[in-house]
Amino acid sequence: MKHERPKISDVARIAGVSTATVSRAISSPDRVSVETRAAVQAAIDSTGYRLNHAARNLRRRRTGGIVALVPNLANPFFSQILSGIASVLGPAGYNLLVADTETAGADSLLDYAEPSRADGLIVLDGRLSADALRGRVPLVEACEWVPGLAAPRIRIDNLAAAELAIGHLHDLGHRRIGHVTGPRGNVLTESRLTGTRAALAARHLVLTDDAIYSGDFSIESGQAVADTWLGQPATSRPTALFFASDAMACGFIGEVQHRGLSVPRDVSVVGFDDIELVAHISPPLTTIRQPRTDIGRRAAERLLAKIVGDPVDEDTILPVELVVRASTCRVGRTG
Amino acid sequence: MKHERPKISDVARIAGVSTATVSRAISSPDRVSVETRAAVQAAIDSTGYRLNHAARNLRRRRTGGIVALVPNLANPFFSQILSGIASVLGPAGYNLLVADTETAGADSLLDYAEPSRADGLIVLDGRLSADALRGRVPLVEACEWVPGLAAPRIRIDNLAAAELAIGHLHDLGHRRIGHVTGPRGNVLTESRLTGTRAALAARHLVLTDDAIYSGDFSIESGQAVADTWLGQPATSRPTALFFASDAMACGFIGEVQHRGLSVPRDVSVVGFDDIELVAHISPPLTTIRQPRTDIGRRAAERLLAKIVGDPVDEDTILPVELVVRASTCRVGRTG
DNA sequence: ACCTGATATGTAATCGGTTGCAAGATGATT
DNA sequence: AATCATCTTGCAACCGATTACATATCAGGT
Repeated sequence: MKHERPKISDVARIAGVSTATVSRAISSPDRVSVETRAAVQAAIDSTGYRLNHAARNLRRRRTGGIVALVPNLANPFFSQILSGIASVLGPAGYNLLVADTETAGADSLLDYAEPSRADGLIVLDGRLSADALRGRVPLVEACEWVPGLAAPRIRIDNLAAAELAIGHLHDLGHRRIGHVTGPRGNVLTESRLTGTRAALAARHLVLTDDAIYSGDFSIESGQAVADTWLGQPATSRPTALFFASDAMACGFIGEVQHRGLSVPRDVSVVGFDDIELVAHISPPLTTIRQPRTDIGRRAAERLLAKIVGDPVDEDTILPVELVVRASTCRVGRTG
Repeated sequence: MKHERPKISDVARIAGVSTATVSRAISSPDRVSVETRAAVQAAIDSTGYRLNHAARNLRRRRTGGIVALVPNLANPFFSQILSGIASVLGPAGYNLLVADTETAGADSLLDYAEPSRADGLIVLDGRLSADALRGRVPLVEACEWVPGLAAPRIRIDNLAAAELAIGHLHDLGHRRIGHVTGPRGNVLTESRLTGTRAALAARHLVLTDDAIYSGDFSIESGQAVADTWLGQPATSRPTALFFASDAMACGFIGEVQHRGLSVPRDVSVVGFDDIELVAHISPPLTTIRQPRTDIGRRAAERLLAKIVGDPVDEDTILPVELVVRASTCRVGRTG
């Protein structure tokens, strides 16, 4: 028993054909006669041959890999999108490479956007530089996007989402409605803030500065917002808050409950994302549902289409949905 | 402006040296004179040359990639481990490839455990077949493990964890203590169940069948357990439950609260994992903390060491910690 | 002046497949 | 019987780097 990996020439010798034929038997079986195909297959089985991807990729001038650039791998929001991406890429014969833009340096990101490393790129982080990405490999953006980069985008309608949330709160009689933002500069933060403002304006309400709370999507920042909100006079502070992420809404709810107030009696809360857990906390969170797996799936499909050169829509906006649970109620209702 | 990617020979020609020298200037700069190095660098800059990884990998007989086999990418528990893995692999010059063992077929998993695809493997799923993985590429296991596979493992002490949880509940006066398991057959399920049994036995208690609830780590299964538990007579059912995952504990708590009972007044709950959110729900969950990022980091370091041939410990057990929050209290306490 | 060892560079084989081109075989068409 | 299209297969160049080996240069020692 020898320990060398069998190569295509070993298979060829044993099957009594040329390496070209073995290669064809593997990658385009119909170009080879049935008998030869069987002989090659037998030789492959008997040698335990497995082809060398580096060699194939070199010759084919492709890599078989797609890179996903994720802002923060530890965030469950992204893991579900990755799951959608993986479910498409795997069956299509591509590997999914993930890179965390937090831990990777700027230059190593350049390395990823490189034809010899990956055949395509899925960008999930809007903070990256458009110049660094432009004109390198086929790419699509999902969820977030880089302003000024012309690439197909898979995203949700953040303005419509804000309209749903604010409409819901307004319908419940709330008139003092606040908004808790994500980190400044983030494209999602801006569009959700803009949407909130517009939805309020459509109802002849204004979003005053003291009703805008700045967070960063994290649980802790939601907790901090609770502190700010609790410090405002009960007679003038918002009776309802629309959060730009579920995580912040959770942090907020946890903290106000800890301080002895009740949600939704004392304040109504609408989140954003519908991450899995929030349906099961007390009170179950009213929130905007994003089709996360679907976003990932679509992004991957779009990218594959772009790689083979099919024409692709430049922008896809997936629908969001308001999921009404128990963290919102009519204003002033007792109990 | 030509559109062909410059190759190493282009750089060599412009720098007035041979390709061998360019190659050396790139990968072992100290073997090249200062002047030549500068000339090569200038040529690289002027051409915008980037090396072709497929070619390098082919020649070096390596791939520069490490595959992580994850049971379920959408699960936040794993995303944090991946984050730890990525933080080590990136700086070490390796790509992280992730494969979801749910979506990938069994044969495509074989493809991943392949020297031409990856230089190493991190297995996070204990359900895989030992035979399929044995003797292919260097691998380590993290969290879960495949029985019968001789590979370095990074894991936590599940028995000690159960001892901590049960000890805590016992100290609070609980005597009827139940356990909610993960899916049958999972190695973590078994060791946590065994640990629970042992910890109870050490306190002269037995774990009866009706105090063992079978779940599958998911939120929904925790919800289902609530149903079962609520159906048992209040005088004989457990007054405290130790869950094999936080997700199940959350599902359980949500459901019993929904049915009008209170945690911890009516039942004390201990979770497992300490996922980020559970510190912020009501009541904040008492749970076993697993050092997730650290597990990922260690697994990656161990694998890299194994790849370069350093001797590695076969087994690493990381400490767990009981985090006492508000979901547990003395038995029978009112309020 | 000659030898030795270190340093710097070039030559060419090599990694393991893929594929354009050509040739031989087979069957159908006129 | 000659011609042509189709199907199968082999030959050999090629993908773009790395590296063993050979060669050239130069400093220092005797």
